[in-house]
Amino acid sequence: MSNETKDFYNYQFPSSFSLYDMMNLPTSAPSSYGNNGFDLSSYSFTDCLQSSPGAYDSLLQKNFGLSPSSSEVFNSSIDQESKRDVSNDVTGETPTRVSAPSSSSEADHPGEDSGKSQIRKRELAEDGGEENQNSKKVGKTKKNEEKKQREPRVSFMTKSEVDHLEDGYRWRKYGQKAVKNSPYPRSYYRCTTQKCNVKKRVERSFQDPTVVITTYEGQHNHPIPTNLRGNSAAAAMYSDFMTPRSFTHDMFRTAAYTSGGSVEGALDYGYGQSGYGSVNANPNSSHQNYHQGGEYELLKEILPSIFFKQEH
DNA sequence: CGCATTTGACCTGCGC
DNA sequence: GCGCAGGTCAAATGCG
Repeated sequence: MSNETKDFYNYQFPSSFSLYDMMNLPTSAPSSYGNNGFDLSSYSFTDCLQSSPGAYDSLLQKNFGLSPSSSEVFNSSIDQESKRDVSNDVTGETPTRVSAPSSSSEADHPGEDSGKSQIRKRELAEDGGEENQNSKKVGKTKKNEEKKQREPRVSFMTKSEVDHLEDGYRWRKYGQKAVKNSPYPRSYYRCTTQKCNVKKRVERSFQDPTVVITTYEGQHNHPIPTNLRGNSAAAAMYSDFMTPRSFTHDMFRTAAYTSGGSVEGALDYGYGQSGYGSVNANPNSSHQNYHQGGEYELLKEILPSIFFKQEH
């Protein structure tokens, strides 16, 4: 198979390049979106990904010269690929995707696994023993139920020096596994907020070690933590980009801070909140350099950092 | 001391 | 049925 990697390292982004263009939206705002046009404060990047397949086709054609087929970059159903999602992102055999959620298909193990695990833990706590038989039975029955509630997944490839990109939320690492055919391990994180079962996987592409693949699963049901220290850098970033009008900004957040599902939180709950002590806050990361470069510099720096692959 | 990380064991699904 | 790979658990350990 011949895979073609489409990167944006050398792409010249026009200064007028905006989300409007991306989404092929009318410059005159729909009334429902407020006075200033498209209201990103209520329309997250994730929403975009999930709701406008056609828009991305035209975006890609218009701005990147990609064929509609390459819109798979944005629209590929992660569900069908949840199996491949794990391995192929790493092996580089599937397009990088900023994926839409899916509602069917099996094989999205994490969601059900966690569900089953939690259930199993509960069962064990109550029943004491019989863990194997019990867990299997419970798992079987619960599995079907959980299937229906599969959480959406969003994957991003981001060029970054740090593995775990700061996104404003607190994460606790709960596992790490070696990835087949890759020298780089995959790390598993869970949102530390109670009752928020958002998870994310972070791994480094073995094809390009400078690329970090982040996959979010689920959506946060809470605001970005505000009462913690240590994330002043991220807080400053959010504050500086309060007006998400351009694709530049959005993709910046996406690439460097919110990376997908978390955009929900960033957009819905606002920016500029005080920082918090994320375990992954890294004020010395290259992202700060992006910030210092100004908006257009951000565009040039961040956007090219996201790779898209086209599968033939 | 509390919380986060590490890491080996375990579970599950899938392909052969 | 077996082996493999992905995903999760949880005790041990580290760190501020």
